[in-house]
Amino acid sequence: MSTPPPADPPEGLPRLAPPAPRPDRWVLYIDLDAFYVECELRSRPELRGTPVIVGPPPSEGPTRGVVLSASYEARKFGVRSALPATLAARLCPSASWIAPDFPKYEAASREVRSLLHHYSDEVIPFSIDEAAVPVEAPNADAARAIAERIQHDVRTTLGLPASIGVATTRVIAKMATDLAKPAGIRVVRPEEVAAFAAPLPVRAIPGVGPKTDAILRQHGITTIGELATHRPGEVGAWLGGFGRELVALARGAPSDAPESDEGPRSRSTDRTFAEDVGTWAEIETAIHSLAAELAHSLEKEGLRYGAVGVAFRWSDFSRSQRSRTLSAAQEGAAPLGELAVRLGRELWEAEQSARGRAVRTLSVRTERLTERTQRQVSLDDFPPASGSAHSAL
DNA sequence: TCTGGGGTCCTAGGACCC
DNA sequence: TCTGGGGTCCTAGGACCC
Repeated sequence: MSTPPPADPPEGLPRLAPPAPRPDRWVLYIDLDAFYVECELRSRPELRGTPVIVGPPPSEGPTRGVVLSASYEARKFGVRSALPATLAARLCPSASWIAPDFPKYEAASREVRSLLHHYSDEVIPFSIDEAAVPVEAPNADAARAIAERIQHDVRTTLGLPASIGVATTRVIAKMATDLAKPAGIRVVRPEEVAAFAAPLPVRAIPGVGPKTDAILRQHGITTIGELATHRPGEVGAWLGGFGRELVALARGAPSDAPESDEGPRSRSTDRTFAEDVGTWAEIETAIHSLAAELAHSLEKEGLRYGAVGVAFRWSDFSRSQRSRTLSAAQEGAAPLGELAVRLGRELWEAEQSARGRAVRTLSVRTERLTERTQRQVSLDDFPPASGSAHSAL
């Protein structure tokens, strides 16, 4: 009664194609549209349909800050994320400005993730406003139906618009999402991947930024379809391992890198001075206060650090950094501040004997984070011996 | 126009060890 | 005399993402 298993190809013959992804496994990539703005509109519905910008309000004086999020009405004026706020104010004088409220956005992001858990055991967050959700569905139409339910659910129960890309790999699902914006759904079947990608600029591939784009352009490549006509080894020679992956993707066989381990790898905090700083005393003071801030937030997260780094952004916007690994994980502000000041001093003195640029932005970073699962044993862990002067107060 | 504040991953050279 | 080869850790820098 039992059917024989399908015959393997004879020894020595190459497989005709790489193993196909399981046809019932789909990835839904959810991207919340104009996320910070939409979070604000939940409590300011009267602003809906008007230009709204989340960022440092120009009414509070000149700033070196940038736009964090712009409503689609504001985008019509050329306003977009990362645009200097002063310029955005000039492009779109009628915009309503709202100062960012990150705890509010974090809370909304958690609401969305917990809703997504109704649809999949696995919710892979990629940023505050993006997450991938693997689901099982017998075919593309069934996968689309799940995406429609999620989109409807997020809008009606949380009041947030989302765009969703659907594919059998994460990277194609993400690229599909970008084309679905705003508030759309885009499905790419596995056999459509190469045709879907071919007309898109190489810049549409996650991980291809201005530098990679320029290198490819030098070789006459602007679209993903053109990329597909080159040999992996050729593109690999220009771009390393990443170049080979790009060709595989262009030919319809993207490889999804495994998700990184859970838990943060680093934590940092930085400060851009209102005006560039050229004295060590000012820098030292700022390093101490950043270190204290960072130590406090690590404490709240229950994390220890195994390495410390300091980075300067100079007045010409270039960066230098120095880091040091500790012999053992530490916690608290004192060791962090001490080492950060030492590293900062090294950077500063090297710069003084070289070019003498002033500091625009100062950043203090901790790396090699580990959970503080057990407390350091301290004297307080032992009850005072009777008659001891040690007081519990 | 003059560029924030977070993060992640990759590469490459030197130190060090066997 | 003529100096291997491999593995891992550390550090600095670069590119990219939201």
